[in-house]
Amino acid sequence: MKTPGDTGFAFPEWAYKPESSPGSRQIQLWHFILELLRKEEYHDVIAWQGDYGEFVIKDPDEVARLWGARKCKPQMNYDKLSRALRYYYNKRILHKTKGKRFTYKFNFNKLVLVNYPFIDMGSTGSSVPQSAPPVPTGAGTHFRFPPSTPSEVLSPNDDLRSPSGVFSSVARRMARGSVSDCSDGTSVNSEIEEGNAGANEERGERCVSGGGGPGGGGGAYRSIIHPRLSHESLFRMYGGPGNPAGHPGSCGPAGHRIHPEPLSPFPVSPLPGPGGAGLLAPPLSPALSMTPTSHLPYTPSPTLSPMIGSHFSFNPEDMKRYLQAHTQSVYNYGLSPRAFFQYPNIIIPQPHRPAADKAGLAGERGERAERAGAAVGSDRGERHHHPSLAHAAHHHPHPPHSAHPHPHSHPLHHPLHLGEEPPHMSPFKFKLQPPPPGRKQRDGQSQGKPRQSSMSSGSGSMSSTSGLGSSLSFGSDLSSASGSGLISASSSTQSLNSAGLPKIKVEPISDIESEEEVEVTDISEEDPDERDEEFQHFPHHHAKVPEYPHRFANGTAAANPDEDLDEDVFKAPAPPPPNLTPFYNSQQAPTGAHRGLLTFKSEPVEGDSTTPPPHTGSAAAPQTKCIPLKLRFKRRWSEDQRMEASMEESDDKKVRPEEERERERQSNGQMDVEDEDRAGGGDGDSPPLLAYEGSLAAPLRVSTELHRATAQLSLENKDC
DNA sequence: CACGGAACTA
DNA sequence: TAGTTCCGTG
Repeated sequence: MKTPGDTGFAFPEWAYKPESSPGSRQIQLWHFILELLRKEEYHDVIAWQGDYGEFVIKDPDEVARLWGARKCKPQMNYDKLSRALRYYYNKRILHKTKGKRFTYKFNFNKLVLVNYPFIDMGSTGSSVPQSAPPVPTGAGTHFRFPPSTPSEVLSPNDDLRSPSGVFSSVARRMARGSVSDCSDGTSVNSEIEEGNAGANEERGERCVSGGGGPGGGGGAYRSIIHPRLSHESLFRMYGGPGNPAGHPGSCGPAGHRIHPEPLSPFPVSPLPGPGGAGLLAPPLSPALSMTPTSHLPYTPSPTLSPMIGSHFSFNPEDMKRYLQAHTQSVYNYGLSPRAFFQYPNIIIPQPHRPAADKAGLAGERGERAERAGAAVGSDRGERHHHPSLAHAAHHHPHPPHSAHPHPHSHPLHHPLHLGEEPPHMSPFKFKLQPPPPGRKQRDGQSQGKPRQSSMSSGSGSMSSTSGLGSSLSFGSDLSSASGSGLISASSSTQSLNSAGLPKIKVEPISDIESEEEVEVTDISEEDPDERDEEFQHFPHHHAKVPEYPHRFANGTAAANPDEDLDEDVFKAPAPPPPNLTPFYNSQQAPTGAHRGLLTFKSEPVEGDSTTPPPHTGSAAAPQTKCIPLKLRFKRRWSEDQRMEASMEESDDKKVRPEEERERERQSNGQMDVEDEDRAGGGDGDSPPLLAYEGSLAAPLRVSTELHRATAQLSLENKDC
């Protein structure tokens, strides 16, 4: 095996799964890039550099040559290769770091999906933590997702609460035997992972033999993960590995070569060495990090990037949690249920967090969070020129991601507690934005707009939100997901998405700004890539919706819709607001003073309120400050419910999409939040309604729903 | 250098 | 589908 030194890099396994590259029998370029990146031998040619996930092609010709060799395309050159890379922009796998030559940045969110297509993110969900995780500039150590035990993985708050029907679909599929996640990607594996297997001659020339021992390639990855945690386990859990035998890797020896590469977005954690504790890879995979991906390199919000300090093992549980958390975050953010359209599979959106756990968690979490937050905050603050942010940090450094692994709440251990959610104040604003017009359309409108320039112009107002500019968006990766056929159920959803689900952008409300101002603006327009940048300049209240002429070009029509979603992911900056977990509060709340306390509760389509409302959450401390908001929400909520009722008939998501869109369109202008409620309708599983705790009683009913949903969820999970 | 359309390929 | 090739544009 390689010595740690050889390979360098610590690339998260989840991101780099040989199995990945769904759909294509051959290695994909991004995969190849990662491969090179993780090998020290090629550090002169290509290496991590700059921002998290950013890499620089130091020797374009050489990279092209290597790529050409790999693909048997002797004529390959950087021009061509770069064209291929540009296609990734649309796919959200990569984006270009503007202003830096030969510099690109990975969007690991996407990669996760690619790697784990079986994970149904609600078809749309692509909300894996964004692109590259922060590099350990030193901060690396701060974040660790150490939880060595699964239980630790996510704090209950995060995961449990989040609705994660995500897996359910998978499970179902598995049951049917329809999906084998890895099946398609298998070939790829062989190429990469089995470099030693002799699968690649080309590579052999350099890659494998390159410097270190040959098996390094596969070995390295494998090594990172603990066998137990390896994705295989996932398969097992979900019904079966796509290619069980195929991956010795997962079972592979632990040749950990984790050598922290400073630039690597995935620094290996200093903590658990490969050997000892290291064996247990931290349950949280980077992917799992709650961090919403922030596009902003320096997102105000501290994302906990699991990447740092973790081995990146990936396991189903983690992923699940991650997803849940993600979903949950929606609730936490107070996003309207509509957001869940995208998560058809998500049954239970409620936050569930056992009170008991809370207490326990609070302690630990606090510590970690703090650390992480602090680290992040400082780090980011520096990098980003966000004085405001930094400033904000002062109140609470970025909230670590909700995904934070939390030792306490072990989801498994806890029955779901719905409705327990303590009220959260939300420091964020929610903006829903309409989907971006098709590129062509845009072109028609505004042709010559230079993308970049547009951005900048748009951002003019960004001055400073309170510090965390975060946006939550749910992207969907159709491409990946669809490829695996995961989405059957969600397909309908997709259509919705494509239709243009509004994207939800969550911005922190500056302290100064009134809490009352909860705005929901549609940001769908924003260009994903652009948006990232945009975020950097996050505008205050209103989303500035710069028109980004974007490049959706490549995308097939179908792709576009997804992309929109993806965009979110890509850009989605902010980690879940501190609110998510009460635990975090201390550190996180962007505006320490006000945190929105919102609790989202899901409401069953039927609207029956039979289930007893969990007494939990609302109890939490409501805040008076937000009253206006509350009222507003309340009002909307009511309205939504009404609407919902009407809508219920059409449980079918599939059917709905159109209608939904229509409604949205109509209502868009006027309603900020209202629209969203309907969204919950989804497949009727549980259209989540949100209620702000502060907003009174309304939530109860929802909570019941949540309960139900939760129960359901748990059942589903069991299946897995 | 970067972008992205278009045609083409495997 | 995932590029590859070519090419015009900025």
